[in-house]
Amino acid sequence: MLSKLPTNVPPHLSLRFLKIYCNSGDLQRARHLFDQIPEPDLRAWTVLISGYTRHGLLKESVSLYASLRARQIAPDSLLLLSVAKACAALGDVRNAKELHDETIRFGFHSDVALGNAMVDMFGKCRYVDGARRVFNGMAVKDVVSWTSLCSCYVNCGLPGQGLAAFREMGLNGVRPNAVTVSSILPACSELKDLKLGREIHGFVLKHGMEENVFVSSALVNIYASCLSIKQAQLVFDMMSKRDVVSWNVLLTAYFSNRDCEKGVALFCRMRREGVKLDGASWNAVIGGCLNNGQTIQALKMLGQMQESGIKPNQITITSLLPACKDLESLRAGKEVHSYIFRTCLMEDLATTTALVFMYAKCGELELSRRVFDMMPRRDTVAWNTMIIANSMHGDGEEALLLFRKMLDSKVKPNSVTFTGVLCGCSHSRLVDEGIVVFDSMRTDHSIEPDADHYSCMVDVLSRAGRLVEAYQFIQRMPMEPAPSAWGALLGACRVHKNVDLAKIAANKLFEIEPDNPGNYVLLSNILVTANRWEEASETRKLMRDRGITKTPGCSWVQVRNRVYSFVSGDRSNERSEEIYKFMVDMGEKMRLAGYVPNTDFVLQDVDQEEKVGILCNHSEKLAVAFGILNMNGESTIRVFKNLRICGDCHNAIKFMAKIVGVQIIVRDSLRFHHFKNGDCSCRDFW
DNA sequence: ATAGGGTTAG
Repeated sequence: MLSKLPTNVPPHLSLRFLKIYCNSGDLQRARHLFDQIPEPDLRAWTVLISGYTRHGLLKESVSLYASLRARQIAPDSLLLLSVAKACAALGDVRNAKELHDETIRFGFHSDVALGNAMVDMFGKCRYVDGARRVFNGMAVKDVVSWTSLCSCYVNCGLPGQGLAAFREMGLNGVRPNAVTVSSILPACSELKDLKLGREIHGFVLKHGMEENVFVSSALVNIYASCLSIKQAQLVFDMMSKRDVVSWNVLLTAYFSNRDCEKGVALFCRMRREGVKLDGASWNAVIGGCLNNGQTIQALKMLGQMQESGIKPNQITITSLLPACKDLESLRAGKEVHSYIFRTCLMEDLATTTALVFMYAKCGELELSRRVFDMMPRRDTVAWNTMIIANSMHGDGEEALLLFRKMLDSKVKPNSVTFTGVLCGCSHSRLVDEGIVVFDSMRTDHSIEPDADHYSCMVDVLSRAGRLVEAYQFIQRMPMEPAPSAWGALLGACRVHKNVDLAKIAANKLFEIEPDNPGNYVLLSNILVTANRWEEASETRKLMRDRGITKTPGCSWVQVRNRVYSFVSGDRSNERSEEIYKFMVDMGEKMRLAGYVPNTDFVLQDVDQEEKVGILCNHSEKLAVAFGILNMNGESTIRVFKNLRICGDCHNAIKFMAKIVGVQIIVRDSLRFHHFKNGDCSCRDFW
């Protein structure tokens, strides 16, 4: 290939050829020619560098600029503009700062175009303060300067400040253009500021901007997110020309409106009408189906996407991964992991974060940690995810440790961080630590605790048995307590056997979430354990009268790529005979090892012997037994249960894990339990 | 020189 390059372009034509090669995207040829020019002048450098920038070879562009400077050549504003674009697209703030220094060094501080490019560049590097500082320092500001500032705020997740800058712009007598409008409308969508959106719509019509496809697509979007899909559709139908983005806006609107069928129908229409679909169209339909529970349809679309020659990108993957959350998806999740690895998507923060969470949800905390440790960079969401993962698995100490490391590495915590840390504290009996963290929210981090944080604190106190304190804490809350606050108290009343507080909490829950069967069942169980049969049956009656039925307990276990489910007393499995025989043998070994059945967990009013029998029927025990019977060299058995694990089962599984010499991981409705060597990771504190 | 759509944590 290289041998065919014209090696003898006459010197007076080399610049012209350089331009031709750069414009056609043949940078290799351009570079080859450039290297043959004995003393390339500034024009030649500029042509090559902007060629690199334009074709996305950003690092080359920046490093080429460095070699130009190493030769003591002074840049002009045109060249700096091109490098600024490269720095903006790279998003690396260090490069950006260095380039900004260069513009000062070479005396371009009053160049409006370059100033605008600096604002834009810092904005794209998410360096908001830098962008504002450059903007403030500009002696002359035009509509582009203001627009760049607005989009900096909007794209850095500060829509409020974006709107403020937009208003400031108006006060300064600068009239927005179509670019300004399309930059600021997303902020209106995000803040649900329909009033301003409508004003802008009026302005658009008055100035004939509705022909601009960027503007009208942004209008469709704001109507979809603030008003209704119907209004959005109306604006869409009025558009004189549409491109793929306009269609994608509407497509996304249908799915976020939970109308999966219409979304898919619109997607089919797009294909029929020959809209040139791009990756975002596919991502919208795949993500939309997944978010509406249509996993099969989503996978079908994923296949078609690949057939059509568009590769799943980091966004496809990050919307796909959260769907891998149960036993049967771990294998799929691992496949996605290897795809990410093969296609070099490990660099992407959102993707790796989703991967970390996927493993945690599938019960693989160790894999989750390994991915997290390999991340080159971690933002707030990444740290939060790892903290939450450990909390879910009941490792509050690790969650706290991660929280401290997060603060040490200067990543700012947000309100989710505290929900995660406090949840970890509650599962690991870290009461004093929890209180310190909760208090630090206001004092050290200026984050006002919300109802969820208060619920976590109720959980911290009540799990530790400090029920009265927890109750007082609820009463002192500055907002209406969420069901989770009373739920935490009620759950702990069962463990710590406090009937009076249980009744208070349950009655509150019967008011605020009357349709949740769990509350009735829990109170009834507490009353049965306290031998208050009459009150227990009253609770059952209340439940019946309200037409609420108990959610049946169900457990799942995976054996050789198939998931088997069990309900209490299940005999539908083809190996049921064996399972029950195994339970009898195992029961014998367990008793020898010191296991005593705890019939407090049997709620039927039957004699002792029958109670022991009923305990053996629990779905989680059956699932574990089936898992053990089918072991084939694995060291871990994973069982998921839809409700909370039963206390007797929790004890029994500890014995089973020890006797068989295997690790058993059970995910119940609240968290993960890791049983190993006769102990559970929750240290019986659940 | 500036622009619209698809993504991750509770």
